[in-house]
Amino acid sequence: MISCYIRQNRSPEAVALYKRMAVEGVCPDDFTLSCVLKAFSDLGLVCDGKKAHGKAVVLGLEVSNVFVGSALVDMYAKLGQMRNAHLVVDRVVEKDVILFTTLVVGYVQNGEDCEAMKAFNQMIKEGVKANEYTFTSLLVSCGNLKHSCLGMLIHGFIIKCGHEFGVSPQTSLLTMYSKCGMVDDALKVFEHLVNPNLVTWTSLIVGLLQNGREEVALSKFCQMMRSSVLPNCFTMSGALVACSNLATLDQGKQIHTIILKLGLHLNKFIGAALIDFYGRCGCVELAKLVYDGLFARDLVLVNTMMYAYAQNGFEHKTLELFQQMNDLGLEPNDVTLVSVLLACDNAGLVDEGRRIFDSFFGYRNIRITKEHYACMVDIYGRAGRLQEAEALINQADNPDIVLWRTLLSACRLHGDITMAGRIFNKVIELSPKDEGSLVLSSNLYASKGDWNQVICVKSLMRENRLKKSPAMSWVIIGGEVHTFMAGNCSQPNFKEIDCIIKELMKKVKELGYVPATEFVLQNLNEKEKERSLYYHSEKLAIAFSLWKTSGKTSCIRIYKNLKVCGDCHAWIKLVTKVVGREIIARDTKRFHHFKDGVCSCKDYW
DNA sequence: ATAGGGTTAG
Repeated sequence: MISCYIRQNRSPEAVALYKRMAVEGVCPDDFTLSCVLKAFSDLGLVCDGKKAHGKAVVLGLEVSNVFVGSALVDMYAKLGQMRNAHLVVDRVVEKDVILFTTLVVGYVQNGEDCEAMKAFNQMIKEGVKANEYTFTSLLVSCGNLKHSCLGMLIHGFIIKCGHEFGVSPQTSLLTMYSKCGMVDDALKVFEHLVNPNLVTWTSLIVGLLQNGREEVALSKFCQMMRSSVLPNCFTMSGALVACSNLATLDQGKQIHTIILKLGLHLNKFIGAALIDFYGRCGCVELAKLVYDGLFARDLVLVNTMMYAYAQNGFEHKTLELFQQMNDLGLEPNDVTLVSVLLACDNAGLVDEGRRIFDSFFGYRNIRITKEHYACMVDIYGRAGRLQEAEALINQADNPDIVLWRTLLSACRLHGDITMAGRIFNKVIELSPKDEGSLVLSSNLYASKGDWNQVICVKSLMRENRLKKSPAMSWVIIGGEVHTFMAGNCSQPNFKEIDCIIKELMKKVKELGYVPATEFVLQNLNEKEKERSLYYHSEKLAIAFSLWKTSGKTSCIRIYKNLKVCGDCHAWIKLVTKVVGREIIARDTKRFHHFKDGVCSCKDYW
């Protein structure tokens, strides 16, 4: 009866029945114990579990019966008590492969990967042969430790032992390879599999995401949907992450539809992924809609919503949620601080940001990381308080290249060539091939007209074979991605685009637009500079979208791989007035929502 | 004749 309850996941009833045995004077035996122990770990009943362990000791079953021993090890592992689990293993007289595997699995699931390897070693030393279960679990640790050597060794074992077609070990292999960054090997493992199951497909999709292969991940997702395997929460959150990273709104909405059809929308992992996705696509309203539809308010959901607000120009909403956390009974964590600091950064709330930053040192369970320092440096830097930014970096222990580069970008923004020179030397010392820093310096000198220094930096880049990534904008229309690069007159439809730009130029000039030639960082005369601004990639993308979607009222979304330039920013604001449409631009760091001549960033970015 | 232990995903 107890075993039936366990098999049907009815642990409370199993425990109740077990307790009734004692009352009625029936003594449990090895079958009873090996079965019921699972219920204790399932319900987190540490005391009852230990009492049952005591009973096993009294009956002599702890050492003599490997079934009871394994069940005890599993129980302690699931309760997070690996010390007790290992002690039981050592006491069992006739150890077998399941006993050791349970121990290995326990260490793996408690994140103690090195201990898992040691347990495996102990097993081999005691002459117990591993089987596919053991390999399957051990491979997880190989992946976590990025120990591809051992992983490949186990791959060999698996082939030798004839488990080549077992789905679980193959899935673990696949995961191991993708965690070790060997995503092509992961794909190879997958191609050889005859019957991939749900876990296999999901592992593959997630593995591809972790290696920056979003497009392949999505095509595998479609392939899976066409096969007879039904996706679950794990799969769907993976598919959403792919769309988030690519910021492909339409595709993500399709995924959202599938989620609704499958009834998975109330799951909190899915919820968080949806909020994040809509946030990263610039749709705060939709993110909020998902958020409001979820009953459980856990920390991750609130953090995600806060981040969605912070990157979309609703900084006060982020701070509002931060205030509310206390009332919701939630303790902020390190991720909360990132969102709050980003909000302060985008809103220019320097002192507020510093006050909160300092207050987080008071929380004992939060680790202040370099990422937080980088946010704070950016807050000072963008506000022009460069001295304080530098002081803060010196306060961090072991400041890394990211912190210095952040300060350097502030120097560039505020034209502080003196400080930039000093920081530049530090950066070169730390990491001489940091492309970002070199580009920043080159642009700063160019903006000051110091062409000798520009040549200096550029030749340094050439020596190191570094190339500035060219500015690019793209739009997605009807599921197709259209990419634009500045000044490219030879692209398809250039005539139509040019025509629209000229028309727009005339109208925005009437509204007071003056080409801001100081944003052109090439050594050209005024006329040439103006022409160069004319064909910036964001302008081409917007003109193209207007041409392709003329007559429609929906907003235009453009994406950029760099920050929007100051001239284009002013230009786009006026264009929204001229055409009466909303334009949303995503750059590397945040969104700009342009509407009726103003931008959500309030011109601070 | 009837009962018991361990795998893979965010």
